[in-house]
Amino acid sequence: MGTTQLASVPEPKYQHLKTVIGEALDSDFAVGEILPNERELAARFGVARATLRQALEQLELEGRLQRRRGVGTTVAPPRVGVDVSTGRHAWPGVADEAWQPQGSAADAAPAAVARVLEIGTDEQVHVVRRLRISQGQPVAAELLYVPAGSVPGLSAIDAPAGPARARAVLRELQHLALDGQDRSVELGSARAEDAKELDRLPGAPVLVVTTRYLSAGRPAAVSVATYRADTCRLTFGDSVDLVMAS
Amino acid sequence: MGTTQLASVPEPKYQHLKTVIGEALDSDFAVGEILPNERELAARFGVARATLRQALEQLELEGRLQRRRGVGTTVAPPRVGVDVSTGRHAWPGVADEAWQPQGSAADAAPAAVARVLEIGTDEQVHVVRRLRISQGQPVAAELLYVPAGSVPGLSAIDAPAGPARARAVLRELQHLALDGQDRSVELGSARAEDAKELDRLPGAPVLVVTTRYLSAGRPAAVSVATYRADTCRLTFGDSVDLVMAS
DNA sequence: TAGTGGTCTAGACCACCGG
DNA sequence: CGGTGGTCTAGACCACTAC
Repeated sequence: MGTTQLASVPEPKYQHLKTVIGEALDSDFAVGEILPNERELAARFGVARATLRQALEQLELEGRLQRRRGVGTTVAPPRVGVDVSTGRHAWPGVADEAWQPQGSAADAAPAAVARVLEIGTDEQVHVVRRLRISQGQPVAAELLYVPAGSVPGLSAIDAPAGPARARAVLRELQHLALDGQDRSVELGSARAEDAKELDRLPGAPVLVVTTRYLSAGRPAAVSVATYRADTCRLTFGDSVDLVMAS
Repeated sequence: MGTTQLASVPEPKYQHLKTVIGEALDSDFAVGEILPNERELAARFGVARATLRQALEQLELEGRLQRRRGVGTTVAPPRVGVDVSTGRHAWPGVADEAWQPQGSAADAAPAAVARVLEIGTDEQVHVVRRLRISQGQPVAAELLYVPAGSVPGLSAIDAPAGPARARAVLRELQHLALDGQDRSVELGSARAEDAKELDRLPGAPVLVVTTRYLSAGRPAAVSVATYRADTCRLTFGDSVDLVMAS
């Protein structure tokens, strides 16, 4: 039969779709514009909706699309550059316009946190919850863990578990000398609680920034900040205007 | 009718699965151990394979699982801490044990790169390709773009487009004074070319680290490094042993 | 060749948003 | 309420790996 092999390496359909749609986004659509719905698009490309969705998922992962249930799929604006360089964080500030204290409570340290803080799992930690707002949109949810033993003044705090209490804990932190800090970034998926505040579905991809604050040679606090991976670009230098298409 | 609302917020099945399997990984499996295959697992949990896969996908995204076609699904080791702090990078080194030069070629600058380098789209750039190895595994693929105008000596390089040429370009770079650099991290998906070198499928999630090197107040080079998001944790401090379960 | 994960289909129903 | 994206099913076939 001698069938000539036309496509020697048949690229998956969803990957080809991704390329085609991606190019269409560049040329035929404006930021914020609504795409045809998924059933319509799938029919137009002659594929099943699941296949079409696989392509859209990746484009959303890359920050090129934004999908909202009950609304539709829109063309996403370029990712927001969010400064996470040290110095700005220094100590977590009390009066930081970008970070909005949500509340605080005392609890036993989760195992993973206890390990990083080099304390026992049963030791008490103050947990401060903050939300980072950038350009009117929530971009990150943070949990700051401060061991009760880190700062003496902490035990005297008696504000109810709200923003006021959170601010009080942050204020106490300033009394400590900050030797240094180290930081790591990794990919994660949003816990239900964080997803809600970030206006995403649970499991949405997030960049987890873990910062350990050192005082007197020992970890004095740990911050776990989860940034929306779809809309954020973490920047570490002085140029927030650095833009790259992935 | 007064129907009592039993499950007010019915959690999606795949999310519950993820929790159940995740807990099983902690208690019943050792690192490297092979899980039952997907059809078996789906049957065991009484769900369709697609649903089971949705749970496995997220666990893989979080670095808890590793799936390889034709082989199976294994329990992943904790993520590797990869140091990307400034200073170690300084200039991209010629003799850096972690970074392995692959090759180099001259070409017109891609649009996105030209924008960051503040040059014209038609200007020539030297593209150096490197691979970062950590603990025997490739963890990152890098493209380093150096405008032909940045370093005079570049035009004299006549080595064939291989590792030797790459080293020559890197060597020339050392002649420039390095004023500073800025960096950003964002989520992306692996291009086919990078995926191959990272031993992943195209579209796999990666952390894209873009570094701009400044010399004489102008961008002298740009590096775009794509790190495997499933196996890597990018670290910026001096403590590589910082481990957090997401 | 047997068994694995990867892709794809053609449906169905659900949760959510807006008018 | 109608329309959107999100979840789920029960299949099928393909690409790859290891034996």
